[in-house]
Amino acid sequence: MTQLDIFDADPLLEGLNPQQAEAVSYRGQALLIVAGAGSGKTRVLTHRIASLIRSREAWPSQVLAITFTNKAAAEMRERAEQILGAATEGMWISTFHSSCVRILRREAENFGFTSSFTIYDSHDSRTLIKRIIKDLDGESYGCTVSGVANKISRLKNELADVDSYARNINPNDPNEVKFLEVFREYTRSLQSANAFDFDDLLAQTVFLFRAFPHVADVYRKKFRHIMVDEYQDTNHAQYALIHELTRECADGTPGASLTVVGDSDQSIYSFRGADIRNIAEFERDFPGAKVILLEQNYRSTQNILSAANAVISNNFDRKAKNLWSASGDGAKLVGFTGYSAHDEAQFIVDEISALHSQGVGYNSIAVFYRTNAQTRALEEIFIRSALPYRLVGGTKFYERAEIKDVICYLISIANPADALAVRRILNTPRRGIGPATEAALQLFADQNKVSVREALRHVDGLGFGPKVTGAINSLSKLLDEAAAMVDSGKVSDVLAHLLEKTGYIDALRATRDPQDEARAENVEELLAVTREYDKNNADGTLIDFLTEVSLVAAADELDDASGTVSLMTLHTAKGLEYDAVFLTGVEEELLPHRMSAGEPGGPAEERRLFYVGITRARKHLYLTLAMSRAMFGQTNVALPSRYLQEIPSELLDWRQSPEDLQRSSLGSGYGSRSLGSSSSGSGWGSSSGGWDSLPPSPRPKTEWANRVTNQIRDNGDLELHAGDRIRHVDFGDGTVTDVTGVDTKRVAHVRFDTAGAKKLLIKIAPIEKL
DNA sequence: TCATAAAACCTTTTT
DNA sequence: GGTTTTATGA
Repeated sequence: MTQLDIFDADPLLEGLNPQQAEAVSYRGQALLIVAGAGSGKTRVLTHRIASLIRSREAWPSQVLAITFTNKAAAEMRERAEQILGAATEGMWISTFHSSCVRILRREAENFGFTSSFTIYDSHDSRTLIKRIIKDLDGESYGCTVSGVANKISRLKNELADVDSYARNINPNDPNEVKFLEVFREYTRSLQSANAFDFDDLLAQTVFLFRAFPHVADVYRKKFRHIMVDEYQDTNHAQYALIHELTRECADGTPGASLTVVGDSDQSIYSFRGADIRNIAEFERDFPGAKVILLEQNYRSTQNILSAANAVISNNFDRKAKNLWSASGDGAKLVGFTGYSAHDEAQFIVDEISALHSQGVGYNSIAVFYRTNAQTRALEEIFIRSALPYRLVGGTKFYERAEIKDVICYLISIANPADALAVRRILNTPRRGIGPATEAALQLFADQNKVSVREALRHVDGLGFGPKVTGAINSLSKLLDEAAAMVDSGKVSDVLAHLLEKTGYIDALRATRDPQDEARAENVEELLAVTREYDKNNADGTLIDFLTEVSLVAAADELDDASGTVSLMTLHTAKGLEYDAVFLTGVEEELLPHRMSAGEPGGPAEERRLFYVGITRARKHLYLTLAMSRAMFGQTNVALPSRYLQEIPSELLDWRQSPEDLQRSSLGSGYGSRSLGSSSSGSGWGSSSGGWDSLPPSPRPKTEWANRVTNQIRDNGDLELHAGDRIRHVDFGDGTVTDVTGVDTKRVAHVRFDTAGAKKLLIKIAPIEKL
């Protein structure tokens, strides 16, 4: 049989294009699949796995597939099951972090941890770092919580531990010495709490493999076929982990085969240590590696792809790649400029309603934004319009204080060494144990080299008052009771017992704060979650439950059948796709975000983020912005994003362009204001390119900058007072009800005769006093 | 110790 | 605008 015959005969290759088919069939040590957005990489990966199993080249247990989110893992497992049925059992399909937890739980005893270790999220890490900085007087040496947290995270991602870092510091710089001291104490605290932070999960697994080659060999022999998705967003620790796993064993067993999939144009996590070089230098790292390019896009219309290609081509340090589609031009992109974020949101809501009446389901529509703060205006309008929506990510359920409180009870039982958890529940709900008592308990624990949990048992001799002593004793007794239930009982039983005995929910309901009722409901929701967990995981342990809770990602919460519009950040949107996408806040300072301007590679990464957003859309893509945006409760003038003019004008249909607003604001001299496609020849969307490569300042403003910035309507110091009558270009006549703010930030609250109540920025609103 | 009030920070993006 | 830290008094 020739190779072609095999292709023809294999149903797994049916319907695949030649590149995809080759990516499924290629056999070799190392394979890099450069997969453009929407090029069917998940399909290729699952078919590749299926092909390995079907041909008996691998047992399911020999496959390790790493995805970016738990949801992507579940989806891949599901798709593989559709092909292979039960044969997927025993495969490891999960995220880097989940895989590492699984390995660490098995091997923790090798290096001073126990299998019941807890996982600290970034919030927990910060709490601990804050405490340490305070104890060691780090403030006097320039240690800030976020500074230290970021630095430690960066070091761990680079696989530096305390001792290796200590060798490289300048011992004469007191600030560096103090940071080292904090870092050392942080590491010590984690160890004594039997806890790992997020970065540890990766780094400690690498350390484990390096320190115990025979342990590493166990996993090297087990995993013969390793696949890594979203490889462009791996950091150094993840890269090193893959290297360790694909290494040759001590007994000469050859390294596993490695397949990575990625697209450097979609690398958007460098702030988290992702190193684009991992994918750029793959061929050098794995000599003899095969590279396959997938450029045909099966997701979007050609118009959307052309816009995406035009935008990303402005990043100069990339390998040329052109996505193409066979599915026709499709609709033009739609642009809209609102007066305010609320105006922008109103357009989105109206447009979604229109789409919905045309038969587009709510769950195939998504709204993206750069920062979480943008959700406020969107939510207000969505609620007012009774449009079903869901925030993906947002303030996450498991990060709410009341949920963390309750989780810490469970942690205190599962991992009594965890001082952070025990100290959190000491006085929640209130039982009269204050900071002084807490500190005394910690001191006793430190002096006697026991855990805080253990200190609670020896409280009688510590000289606390009878009330405090009694409270601690009963808490300790309760924890013992609950711990006794863990082995036999279900997670929900343990939690129910704890909630009942602590009266946590009742304490919430007893307060006058109206939000506490919602908090009580959240806790009840958590109880429901544990019941659900018990039902679905007959032999799931408390530790397993806590692990799952620690590692949920924003995109994991997505419910495909929810029938709601999804709202999420551009980062969360990666890997997802929708029929209709609204990309909001396409403004300077927001997209690209102002914080990115100073960072090396920042502007290019922002452009990739915009590119990721564009390529999520199948059929309809809307780009929206606002002329003014509230930030920190203050309203500021916003400028259109530079990216807008990187999109060829013939692809973009402005319902209301920034110029339309200027023109109407100025009121005369620019001809009549026309809705519809008004931007032709205006410079909007015409490609002038090369922003990142502009020299520092000689040509500070290009065409549009002049047009827009210099033509912002300026009403000067127009005086308005409650009771004044005004006329607005769009909203007609109305009465001013109130004026707030000062100076250029003055806002008029106006009740329009026909358009209802609006807030307008007096300085720039297209209004005149009657 | 705790409740309320004033004040100070804040916003990138997240496993 | 909203959260979180600090000040103040009961």
